[in-house]
Formats: sequence, C-alpha cells, structure tokens
Amino acid sequence: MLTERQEEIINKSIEIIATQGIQRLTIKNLSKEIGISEPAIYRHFESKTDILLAILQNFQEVSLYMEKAVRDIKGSVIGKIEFIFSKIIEIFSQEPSHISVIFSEEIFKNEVVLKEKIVEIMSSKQQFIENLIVEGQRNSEIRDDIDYKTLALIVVGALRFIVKQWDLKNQHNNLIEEGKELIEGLKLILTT
Amino acid sequence: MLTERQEEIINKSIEIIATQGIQRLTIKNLSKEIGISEPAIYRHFESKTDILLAILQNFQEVSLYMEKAVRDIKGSVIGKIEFIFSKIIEIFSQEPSHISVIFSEEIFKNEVVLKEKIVEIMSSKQQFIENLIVEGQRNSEIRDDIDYKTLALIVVGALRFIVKQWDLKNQHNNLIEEGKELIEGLKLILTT
DNA sequence: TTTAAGTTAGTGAATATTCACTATATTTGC
DNA sequence: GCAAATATAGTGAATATTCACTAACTTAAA
Repeated sequence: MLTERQEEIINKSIEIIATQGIQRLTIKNLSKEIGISEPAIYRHFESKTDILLAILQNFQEVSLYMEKAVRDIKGSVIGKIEFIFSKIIEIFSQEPSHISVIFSEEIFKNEVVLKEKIVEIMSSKQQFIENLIVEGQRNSEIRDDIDYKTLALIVVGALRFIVKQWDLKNQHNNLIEEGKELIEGLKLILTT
Repeated sequence: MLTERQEEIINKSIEIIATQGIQRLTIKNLSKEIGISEPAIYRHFESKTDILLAILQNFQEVSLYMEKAVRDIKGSVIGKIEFIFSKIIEIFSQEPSHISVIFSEEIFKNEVVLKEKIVEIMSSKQQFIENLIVEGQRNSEIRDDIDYKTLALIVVGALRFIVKQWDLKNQHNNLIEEGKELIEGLKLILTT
C-alpha cells in the first residue's frame, strides 16, 4: 500500500513526465513541485528507480482492473475488444500524461528492472487480446484464416500507433473520433 | 555532404544508441570510442543536437531512397507493399542499431527541431503507404470498404509493433520469419 | 603561411544521493 | 496520567560524478 505522500510523488512524477518529458523528471524538479526538499523524497522512496517502478506498477494495476472488467462483460468477443479499445483511448484522451509514460520504454531500457516490468506489462496486454481472439475464432465470430497471434499483433499495433501519433502531433486532432473510425475498420477486418 | 570524420561520428553515435541506449550517447563516450578527444568532436559538429539531427537526416535519406526503389517496381500494389515491408524488416534485422534510433522519439521530444524532424519522417512514410493503398483501391486490388487512412495506419502500426517487440525482447526470436507471417496476414486483410 | 584537426586543461551547471540534524507526533513503561 | 523513548517527515549543506561545451595551445599538410 502506498502512503498519501507516495501517491503524491508518483502522481507528480507522471505529470512531469507528461508535461516536461521524462528527462526533466529529476529529484530536484520533483521535490520543488511538491513543495518539499530533495532529501525528503528519499523518506518515501529508496531511489529514483523505485519511483519509476511504482509508476509502472500503478499502470499495471489499472490495466489488470480493466481486463477484469472486460471479462465480466456478457456478449460477443468483438464487443469486448471494442470495449477495451475504446476504454484505452478514453483513458489516454482524458489523461494524456499516461501516454508519455507508456511510451518511455526506450528510456527505461537502461535500468534492467524497469525494462523487465515494461515487457511484462506489454506481454500480458497482448496475451489478453490473443485470448479474446482465440475465443472469437472458436465461436466463428472472428476469421480463422489468419493466425490469432498475427491478428492480435495488428490490433495492438494499430492502437499503439494511433495513440503515439496523436501524442507526437501535440494532440491536435480528435483521438476519440479517430479511434472510433479505427475500431470500425478493425471490426470489419476481424470478421470478414 | 559529410566528411569522413562526420560519417564516422554519426555511425559511432548510432552504434552507441543501439548498444548502450541514447542516454549513454555523450560526447565523452563518443570521442573515446572514436579515439579522439572531446573537443575534437566540436571541430566536426557544432553541437550534440547537430549530431542527432544528422542521424535523423541520414535515416530520411535511406527512407527516401527506398521509396524511390519501390516506385520503380513494376507490378501490383500489394507486391510493392510486400517489398517495402520486407525491406524494412531486413534492414532492421541486419542493423538492429537503427531500431533504437527510430524509437527514440520520446527523447527527441525535448528538442523542438529534433521532434519536428521525427514527425516529418514518420508522416512521409505513412503518406507513402497511404498513396499505395489508394492506388490499390482504385484498381480493385485492395478492399475499399475501409478508409485508406485506416488501412495505412494498420499496416504501419503492425510493422512498428513487431519491430519494437523484437527489440524489447532482446532480439530473441526470428524477426524475418515473424515478419513474413505478418505480411501474409496483412495481404489477406487488405484483399479480402 | 595559413588553416584544418587535433591536444590538454579547464568551465559552470546538473545529476542522484548522503550527511548530520530537528521539529513534531506517537508509543511505551511506570 | 505523564515522562521517556522512539518513529516520522522534514531541513540545509555537501558529496562525487557526469554533462555539454570552451579557451588556448600544437601539429601537420597544402
């Protein structure tokens, strides 16, 4: 369990990553924004790596929670995929700060423990989609002339790419609108 | 035109980014690996940003060259897409160092001039695919029940994702093999 | 003789982290 | 019930290290 201060630290960290980039997430910057001294940070986290790890942990929890919600949905597999798709886009659209963190993989690559966490989160998300697709192929909802792994890769890849582009282009266009168009296309692709 | 030394500097830089991550691309590190002193670097590039810009410029040229090659191909649009797809995977597979650079967008985000270059490269690549798809839709090679932009997004997104995963997972599995499977899937998706 | 390309030896600023110390609660022993 | 002991959360100052970059000098070639 996280203390109030720990929550504050990781929330501020996410905010800094989003608005100023992960490069500017320094202990100095962080402490200043919270309004405490630099050493005070170390009363709550052992190291900067620990802070980043807590951020990733936080994402994992949100992710797992969402998967649980999807599992409880009654209905078609396509409906489930559509739900999770739009949910993710909704989250990113409302809290763009999360995007920067998710796409900071390249920076996390240095720290082995962080990189492993990233891979873990990504793999689990992909496997979840894979399982849905296998289910859909079994009950003939989804085409089975293409391997389930390939289909999952296409779905997740498209999702990542649309979010990434939106982020890079300063969030100019309407992500939710474009997301809807994409999911409609993906539905056609999966079923025909 | 780049001098020999300038070429050496950007090649070493790419190598460092690939093997040690962009964080470790420092002037000190770079000069040591080349075997000259730190200030000597500044005889060839005005700043570190200039070095990174030259790297991106280099990528852009390779990219444009490839697009030119594709344009000269006689044959179906699907064949062209397949060619460019396998070519990209081949390049990344042979020179994994390039992947890290391409995916370092998040780090380039800080420097405005670098970010703009990245967006420029990404946009042009996507537009190239979009044009191919439009052409394919016109001559009934490619399905037209889905918008060309959406189809391009799916193709590029899938390509990016497969490469990214391969990179994150320490290049364990066979990228070329998996790439072939993906392109076969994409061909089915585009045509049916 | 000029100039390009190198050198040594520095710069200030930034980095994560540690130090010794303090004010304020909270818990414990009598 | 209350003093003593301890825990919590903070402080300013300092640590070693790294960063991009610069000033001034040297060398070698055209």
